[in-house]
Amino acid sequence: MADKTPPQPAGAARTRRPGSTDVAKLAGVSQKTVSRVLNGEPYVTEEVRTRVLAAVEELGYRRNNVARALNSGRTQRIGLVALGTALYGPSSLLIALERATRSTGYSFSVVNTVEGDPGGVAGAVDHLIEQGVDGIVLSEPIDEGQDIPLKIDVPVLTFGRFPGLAAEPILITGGDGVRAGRLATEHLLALGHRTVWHVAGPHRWWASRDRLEGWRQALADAGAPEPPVLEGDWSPASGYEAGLELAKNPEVTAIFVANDDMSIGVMRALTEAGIRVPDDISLVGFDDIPSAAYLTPPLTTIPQDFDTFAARGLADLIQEIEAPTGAHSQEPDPLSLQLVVRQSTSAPPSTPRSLPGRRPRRTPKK
Amino acid sequence: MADKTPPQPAGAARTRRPGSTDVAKLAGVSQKTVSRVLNGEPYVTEEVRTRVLAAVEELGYRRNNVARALNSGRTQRIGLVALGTALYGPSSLLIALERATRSTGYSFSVVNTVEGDPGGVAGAVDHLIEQGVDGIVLSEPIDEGQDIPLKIDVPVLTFGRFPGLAAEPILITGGDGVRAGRLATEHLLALGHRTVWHVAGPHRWWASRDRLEGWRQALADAGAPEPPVLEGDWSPASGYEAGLELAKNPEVTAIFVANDDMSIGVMRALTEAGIRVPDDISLVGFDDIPSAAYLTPPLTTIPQDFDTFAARGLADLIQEIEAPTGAHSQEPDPLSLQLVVRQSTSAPPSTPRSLPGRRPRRTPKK
DNA sequence: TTGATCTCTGACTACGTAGACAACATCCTG
DNA sequence: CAGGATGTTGTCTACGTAGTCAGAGATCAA
Repeated sequence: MADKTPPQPAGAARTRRPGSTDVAKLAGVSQKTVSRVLNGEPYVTEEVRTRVLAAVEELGYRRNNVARALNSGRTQRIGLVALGTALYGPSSLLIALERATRSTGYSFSVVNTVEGDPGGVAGAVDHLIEQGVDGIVLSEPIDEGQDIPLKIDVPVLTFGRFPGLAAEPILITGGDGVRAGRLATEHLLALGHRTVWHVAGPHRWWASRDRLEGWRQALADAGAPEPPVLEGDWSPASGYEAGLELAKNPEVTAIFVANDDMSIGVMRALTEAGIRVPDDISLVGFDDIPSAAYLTPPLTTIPQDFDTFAARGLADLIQEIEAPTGAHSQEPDPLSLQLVVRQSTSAPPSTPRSLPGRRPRRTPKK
Repeated sequence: MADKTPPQPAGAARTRRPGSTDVAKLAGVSQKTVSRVLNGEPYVTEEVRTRVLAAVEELGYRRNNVARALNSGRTQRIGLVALGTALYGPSSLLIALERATRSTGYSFSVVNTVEGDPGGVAGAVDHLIEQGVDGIVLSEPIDEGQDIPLKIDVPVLTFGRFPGLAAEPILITGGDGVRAGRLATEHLLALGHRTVWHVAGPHRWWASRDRLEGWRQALADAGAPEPPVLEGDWSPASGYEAGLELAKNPEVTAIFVANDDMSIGVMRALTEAGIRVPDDISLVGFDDIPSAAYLTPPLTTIPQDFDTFAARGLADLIQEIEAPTGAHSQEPDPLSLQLVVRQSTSAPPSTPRSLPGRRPRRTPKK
């Protein structure tokens, strides 16, 4: 065992990190014993233990999880496939997931897919599997137009249903978007509105479809006519566009908007048209973004409990990783669904609005 | 070399993934040759190449980056230490970073620290290093009250200056918060306001301090008096609180708020007090969140170009990872800084407001 | 005393990949 | 046709950790 010192590169030589072997040498024990100490295994003398720990301290040793992972086949890492957007929902979910992960000893790798990139999800998943993640989270179910033919050999967690995903051990969590859509719509109908209009999110998102479906069901149940659906892209700008349309139509008295950001755009468009919220038109949003309570008027909306979803879903996922029980999917949790009533909803006006918006206002600069 | 089949566990046996050895066996070549094909190394016959690729396909082989990393000492992963918040700035930065990473072949691990947790950053960094990341990004510089005594042996990238961080190869990117603060303040002064009030972010954030400093400089340069600073926590709620205070003071005619979310809260408080924006009070925000253009009134603010910062910073980081050149920090980029003027700012009112807010309004529900 | 059990420690090895180097075939140059 | 350059493939090994098993010493019961 000759100690060979490989030729140091001339430049800034980043010294090799000490390994358990180095610690062992310094402590005068075998590498395996160091491993034992570090993993708290039994059958180590107190004296040896302290000697090893001292050596660890002296060398500034840090255990190498890469080698560990190679050996055990477990990386203790979970991969998250997200959409590269700063939208409130996805962002919050990411945060919540990370927070939920902290205590479990797992860490997180994030890969974003560009929306619209066909096969983007499959590519992202491939990437993660090559990285050796122990489980995968698909946070934003999107209909990519074709089934996702994934050869995934790790458990998968999705938020909300994800038809078209062909993966075996699959877990589902998240709120019941359909019920949420119903709740919002029923609230408006109960206030006396003849019907409720809907500004939906992108049709490719299953979350949009769920809320849309809930809205449909509520209208059908109430025997209310179903107006045409306007579709946005979650952004305030798209809400604004939809709002311009809706402002033209004097029949509109109530709108369920699929998220709060679009609601802001809708409100702006209505305001510019001289339409008052909620006096002329009532508005219900979705998400309960932090600023929802501070808009003018404060927005009635439906909060999503990301922390709960994340914690529950992650617990299931980790359970499945550590003790595979085969596919057991979980129904959305019907609890914790409620409307936060603020000031953007009221009974419909007694008289219909006059057609061309009076008091025209300035338009916002881009 | 007897083929030993280890005893399969009775339950759901997750079959071992094929390795390059299995591919080699199937293709009738050596493992090394498989490696060559996969890495596009020269000196492989076209015929062998196709045979290997066929075997790869047949077995559904995926390269194991863990083993690869162990061998090379490089994980091709970058660790991000973030704060567990869904704030627009940090979220956008995260997204931007991930987006910038995609093309580089690197992936991303995220660890959040709980704000206020002393040593949280150090702990997060330790965790990442154990995971074997090749570089670290500290996205939100916070003053933890004590220096961060990090033994980091990988390059570090921070967004904005990060005093108190003791790490060697350190890179800095991000916008010039001081100049941005000046810009906002000067805009308001130029409109004729006697002075400008400031609602700052948390003092622990260096970003807050930078904007604060810029505001101070602008006031000093103009010989304007420096009013007391109100401090929020970036949330609309905290902005609302600050707004309530400011609404009481008839001297206030212009406010620079350190982010758009707080601006929304401030605007709400002013509106409730019957104060008009911008007629009575002018407001400048920071960030240019997507809804800023759709508030009432549309908010004048300063966008942050996260994509550019992220791309530039990441490029530097990766450069430093792959070809260490020693510490070379970079000054914030003075370019790309501009005010988006919308409708929340105007000249000050000619007559001071009467003291007690007329037209009192309802308060928003929690 | 003998052996059985328990405690502690170390030697050896696998994990999957890629680098170093060797072996061999082929082709070219003079 | 010798000598060298070039192309193609394989063997062996390291990377850092933890699992397996064996061995040494101590303790205890029969």
